[in-house]
Amino acid sequence: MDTRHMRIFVALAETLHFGQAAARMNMSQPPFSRQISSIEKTLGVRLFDRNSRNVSLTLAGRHFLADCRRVLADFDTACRDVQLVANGVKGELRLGFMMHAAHSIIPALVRRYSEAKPDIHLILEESIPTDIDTMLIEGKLDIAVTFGSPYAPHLRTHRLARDRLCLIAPADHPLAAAEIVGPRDLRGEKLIAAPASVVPVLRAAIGIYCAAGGVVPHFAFEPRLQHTIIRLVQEGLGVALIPQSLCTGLGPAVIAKALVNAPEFDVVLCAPTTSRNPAVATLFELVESWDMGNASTRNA
Amino acid sequence: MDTRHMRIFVALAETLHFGQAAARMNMSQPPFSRQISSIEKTLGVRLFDRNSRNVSLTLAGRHFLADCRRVLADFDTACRDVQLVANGVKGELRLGFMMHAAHSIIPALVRRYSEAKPDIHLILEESIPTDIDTMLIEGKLDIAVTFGSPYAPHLRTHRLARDRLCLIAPADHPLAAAEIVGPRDLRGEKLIAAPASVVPVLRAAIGIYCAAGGVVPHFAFEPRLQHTIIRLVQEGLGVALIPQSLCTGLGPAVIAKALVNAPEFDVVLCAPTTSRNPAVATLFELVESWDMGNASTRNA
DNA sequence: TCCATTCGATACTTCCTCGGTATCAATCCG
DNA sequence: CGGATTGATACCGAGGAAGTATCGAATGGA
Repeated sequence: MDTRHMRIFVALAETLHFGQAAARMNMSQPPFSRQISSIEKTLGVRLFDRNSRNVSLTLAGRHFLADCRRVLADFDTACRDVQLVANGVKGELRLGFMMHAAHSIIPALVRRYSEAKPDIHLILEESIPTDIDTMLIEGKLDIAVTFGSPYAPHLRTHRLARDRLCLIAPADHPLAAAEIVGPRDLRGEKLIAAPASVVPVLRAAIGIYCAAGGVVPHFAFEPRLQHTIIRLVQEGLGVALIPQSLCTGLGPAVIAKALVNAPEFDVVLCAPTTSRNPAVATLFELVESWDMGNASTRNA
Repeated sequence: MDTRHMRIFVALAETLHFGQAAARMNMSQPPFSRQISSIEKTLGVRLFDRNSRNVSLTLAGRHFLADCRRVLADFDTACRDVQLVANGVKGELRLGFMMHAAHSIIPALVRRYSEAKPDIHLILEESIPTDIDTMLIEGKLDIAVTFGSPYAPHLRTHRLARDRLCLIAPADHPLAAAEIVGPRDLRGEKLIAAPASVVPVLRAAIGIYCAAGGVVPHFAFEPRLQHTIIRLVQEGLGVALIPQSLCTGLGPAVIAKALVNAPEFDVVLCAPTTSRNPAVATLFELVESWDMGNASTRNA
């Protein structure tokens, strides 16, 4: 028994006529008749009552017809689905992203992608940039939104936005009144920043910025989350350099100031070049076509 | 694509080794390899990543594996179920029965049969004897419990019980005090009985019994249901001849009396000899083995 | 009542598919 | 560097499946 036998059986069960059923199966009547008796012989079950004038289903045949229809439908969808998965229109995509992106890029990205590929189940993994990198390498993520690294040949990357650091300080801090803020102004300030093990790109940018003014930064606190940093600044415990995209809704206790020659960095979509998930390519296609439509409006 | 291809695919997906998978399919490696590439070519989807040393599933392959397992399981159960239906261990059985049987025979019959054939769905149809006869002929019922007719060559019948008529009368009725009741005692009585169109066997029995005493029966009321008959007798509206099996729990207002030469009749299980439902035979087998076990205890 | 038509079953032939054997190519291990 | 393992390829032979021709039974109309 295989699915062809089932289709032959269904054809006869639906027409109750050997000749017409054979025609539907694109074969002539004699081999069709043989196949029917072969099916009945293999199953050991009489599926049709037939004299030389009439054909009708037995009770067992009626039950079998219902089963066959269901099995054949499942069979066909399985064969179709595997192609959809291979073409990236079906399946699942494990998307990692850092906290920053959750507020600026991820919501729109997820919405647009879900609309474009409704049959791809998006699995969202919020994490810190270093973990995202390792999860991409280990294959625990298919694709991620994170900071762009200067050199990452094993990753296919696409810039989603360009962000820059700005200073936030308590409203009553001396720097809050300064006209412009440069690296030298950070001398002696208690800095608050996430540790390098969490966001190496940001830490490196802060370090380079300070060094440009000949300043050795003094990190008073090193919480992991940017929101914790903002809270600590609100409490007057220091100043911080954070991405501009996070400088909204800070409240009255904190002011944000642009920096002279502010360090810039990319927020990118990236995935291993070795990725075997076809859905990865479709997400890249989406963000690329997205840029195409409104190239200038997407910078932070 | 057919199920054999799916089994070949599953074999390789589970072993990830062409040689072992081929052995599991009882074939040698070269044709097995050919089948795999044939499958991939037909679907147009690469299911395995393989270099000459390692085999691994692609993402599409993983999805397809899950689908194939489900489809194959459904396929196999469909092929098995059709045999079960043909052998009468699975399917459905439309069992008709008259009201009388609902109190004496049906409960035990249903319980025993459900235990013996748990995969047969019993559809119970309570009806009146004449309707049961026509529904059996029209194929709306597979089998029924009803009164035995003297001549019914188109039906396979098996006697389940032998019942007899007895008299019920209001407790204050003169006949309630009689020592024995015979047909002559019914002269002038208001009889209550179901019409011949509902239970021809009972009406015929009553008519013959009265005729034996030279009495022309006077039917005061002709309700369809035996319980209505009993209620009317309770209200003092007449007397009735009803099956002995119904003479339990009549209440204090009614007394039941045995009749001299009481008319007897069979309660039978019957099905059309032309029935195509294999479950019919299994129910006959059950009641026959049932009699075998306790032949003497089953008479009413 | 008889003949024509319809429909499913059977006999025989042909062809194609599928599996087996032998072999090759690439990779891994000692 | 050589043997062993593993998958791919080439070729051959057998079995099965489809097609053609035909038969037999049943129905319906003249």
